[in-house]
Amino acid sequence: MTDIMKYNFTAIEKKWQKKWLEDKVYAAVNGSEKPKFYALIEFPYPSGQGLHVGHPRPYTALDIIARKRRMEGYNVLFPIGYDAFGLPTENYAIKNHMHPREVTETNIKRFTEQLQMLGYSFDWDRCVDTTDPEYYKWTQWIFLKMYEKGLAYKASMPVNWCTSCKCVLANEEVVNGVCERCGAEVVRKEKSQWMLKITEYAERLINDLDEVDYIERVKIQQRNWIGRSIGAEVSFSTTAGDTLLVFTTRPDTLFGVTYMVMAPEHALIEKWSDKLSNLDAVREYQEAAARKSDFERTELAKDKTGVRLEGVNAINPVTGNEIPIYISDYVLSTYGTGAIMAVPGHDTRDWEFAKQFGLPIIEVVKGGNIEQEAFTDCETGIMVNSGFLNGLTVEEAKKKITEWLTMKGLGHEKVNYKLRDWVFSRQRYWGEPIPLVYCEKCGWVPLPESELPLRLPDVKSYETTDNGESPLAQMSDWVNTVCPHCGGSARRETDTMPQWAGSSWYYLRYMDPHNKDRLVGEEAIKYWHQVDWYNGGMEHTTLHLLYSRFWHKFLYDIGVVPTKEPYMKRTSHGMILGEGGEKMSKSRGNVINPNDIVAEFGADTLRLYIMFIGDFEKAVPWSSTAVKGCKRFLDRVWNLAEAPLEGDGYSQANESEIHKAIKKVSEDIESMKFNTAIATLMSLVNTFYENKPTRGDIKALLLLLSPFAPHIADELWEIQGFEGYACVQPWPEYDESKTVDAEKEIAVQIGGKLKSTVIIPLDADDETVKQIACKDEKIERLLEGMEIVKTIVVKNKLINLIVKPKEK
RNA sequence: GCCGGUGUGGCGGAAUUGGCAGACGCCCGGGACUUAAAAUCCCGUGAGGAUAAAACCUCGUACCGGUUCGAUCCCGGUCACCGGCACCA
Repeated sequence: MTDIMKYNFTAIEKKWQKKWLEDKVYAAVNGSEKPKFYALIEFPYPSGQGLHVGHPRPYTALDIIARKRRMEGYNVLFPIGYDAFGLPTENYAIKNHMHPREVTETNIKRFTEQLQMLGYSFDWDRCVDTTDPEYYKWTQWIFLKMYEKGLAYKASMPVNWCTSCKCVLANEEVVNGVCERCGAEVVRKEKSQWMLKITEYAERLINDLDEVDYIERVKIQQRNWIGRSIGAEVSFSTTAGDTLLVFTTRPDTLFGVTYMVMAPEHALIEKWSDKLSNLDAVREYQEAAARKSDFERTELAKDKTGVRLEGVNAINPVTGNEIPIYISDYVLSTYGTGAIMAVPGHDTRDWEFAKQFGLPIIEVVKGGNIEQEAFTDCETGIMVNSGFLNGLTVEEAKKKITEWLTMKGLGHEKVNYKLRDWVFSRQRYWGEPIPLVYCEKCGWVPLPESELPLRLPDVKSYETTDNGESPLAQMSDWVNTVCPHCGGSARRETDTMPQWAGSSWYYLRYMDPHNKDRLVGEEAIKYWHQVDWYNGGMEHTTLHLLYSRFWHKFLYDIGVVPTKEPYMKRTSHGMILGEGGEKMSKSRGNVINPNDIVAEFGADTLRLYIMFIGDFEKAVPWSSTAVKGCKRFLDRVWNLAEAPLEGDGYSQANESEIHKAIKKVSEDIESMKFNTAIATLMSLVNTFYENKPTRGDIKALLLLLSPFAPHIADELWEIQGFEGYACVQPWPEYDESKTVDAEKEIAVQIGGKLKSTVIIPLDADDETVKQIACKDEKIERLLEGMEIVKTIVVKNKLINLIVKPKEK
């Protein structure tokens, strides 16, 4: 045989990609009789750089799962789309004097080619694009519904302003004081912004985590981000007459309150201005605090600063003592009530402040040494110096004091969250226009539904401005309009929505992407319900994932969707790093382009390698030599399938290994242990090299291989003369009884140390095992002059003999 | 500081969660085929000792200690790295 057919992956992959697409092999069917399965990956942002080698990791993983489900008889929805609004496209367009629309179209085309090149089983007929007016019509519609229900409001407040993007950012988009996207400095800026009341859903966003199957670290991160604290709100009367309201998680320490602190921005300060004898010093401190960026405020955290409000004191409600009030920037205006009761004995920050200003420190919980540091333990301490709370534990005291406060009308139990409302406006062009107009007479007026979508004006110039206004503000033709309410002249809102808007509901559109009347048809949502398995990056845990859960819950409340949660299961992949273990980046020059790998080794090899590379959940460095190992494996598969033995059943020599492999691969895919699934397939092929496989053996191998390397599987399937596509055949089944061998090799230990191995019949009883073990040559020798004092047998695994020298 | 995670050969990583540590792959070494090379196939490959060669012995899962017949796995402590939050009262 000189003319051995080579594994020509380039031709094979093109051939099958074309066939799959033409035959719509991967089309999901709405309303099918089959059980449904909805697998989702985070749709890409179509950047100018094209597909990165990081993209295929989650995509291939869920493609494998979707393919397996399809073979198991499910009606699978595995869709793809593009999250195409956003800054990088806009910046690129400005720089190259193009329109973002044009840039987006080019990028989407490129991404589509690249994704198709990798052989993903997406249903391409359901592709969505968030920048398509037919799509963003519904993004706007949801926003209007939120406005209608009072969940969208405009408020003037200090916001995060990225100095480079010239745009506000959500709290979630600020990382270590800099912009998460561009890394530029973020400063505080007072601006009027559209806000979404995500805080109204804080409780449900935490509680409903119990009902979903997310990996634990995602749940933990979301819980921490929402940051629920249970405590009490307490009113302190003041010598000025007003009451000062505070939030505390430690009402039990009320007897230990020796002073109060207000945030420099607190509204009462203004009210008290004529009572303050040191108003100049107060004003100076307020101004200094306002000038600091968030970053500076945390940087200078070590030394506490502040100014006493001379002229106004507060009164401790339990002791009746007059206590001083300070302003300090260690108290945040945005959390709780913007003021605190200070308990220096039992709060680290209060302790530091008290030391700095020479304020009294009283011990009210015994157990620590408050001379040296604040005692903050809530578990072990006992109440002291606390009147009617003395002798109680912290837990008991909390309960008792809260009851007392409630009874006296001085306070009540209160839950607080770290989560803030979502800053929803962006001063940029390339985003969904906010469909509201401002009328002098009527105020903010929503557009009627019939006027949606409100399209972005098609203009040439949309440069950002330094004054903090959206580029849309300069387009007077578009801005000036009439009020839908009174018909008078009105101005459109010129800010646009953030990138996270379109992605907050896209999974619903996939269910019914061409519906003209609703964002998703009733039949479609009733059939598909929600996403069964969603995989995405950890970096979206407190952004997209949280936002879309919020939107979904809102849509549930207004009756658009029947489920409380959008995603039943959430998993997350690790990053792919450069060869040196560093993050892949253009500046490091260690970026791997999937196109190059596909050209050199083929898509099947790339898919296999990316899944074989390591634990799916962990970050892993790329290795260009290791890719070859996967190519070699496929070559071995190819050569093996050339001329199998006759016979459509399993060969006797391979049967047991095949059943074991089916079991192992099936289970490993479910638990996303793709690396060991592939190792199993490699071992099976190695076995086939020892025992020549039949056509039936090959068939099983091809079916197991198909989700991982679908092109070669279909090609060899065809070459072997099997009918149809391998990728939609029934998933092979295994017979449990055939996965176990009749004989087992077990370990023989003496005193816990491995000394030999013996072969025993499967499930042999302890006595039999012992007899066989003792007859082993090596063991026999070692047992000479010894007495067995104890025998431990682990069924089918090992026997451990505990011995001591025989007494004469 | 708080929360979470990880630590296993030269490298990526396995180990049915308390039972033969290092599966599978990469790298490397040897052999077969070849005029030669590549490709392919076969063999070896944790460290140290022992041996003509084996058999064999000792050590070994970041470090120290504990529980156990037996620990990569459980418990206590230490160190290192990664991720998230960070004056949230």
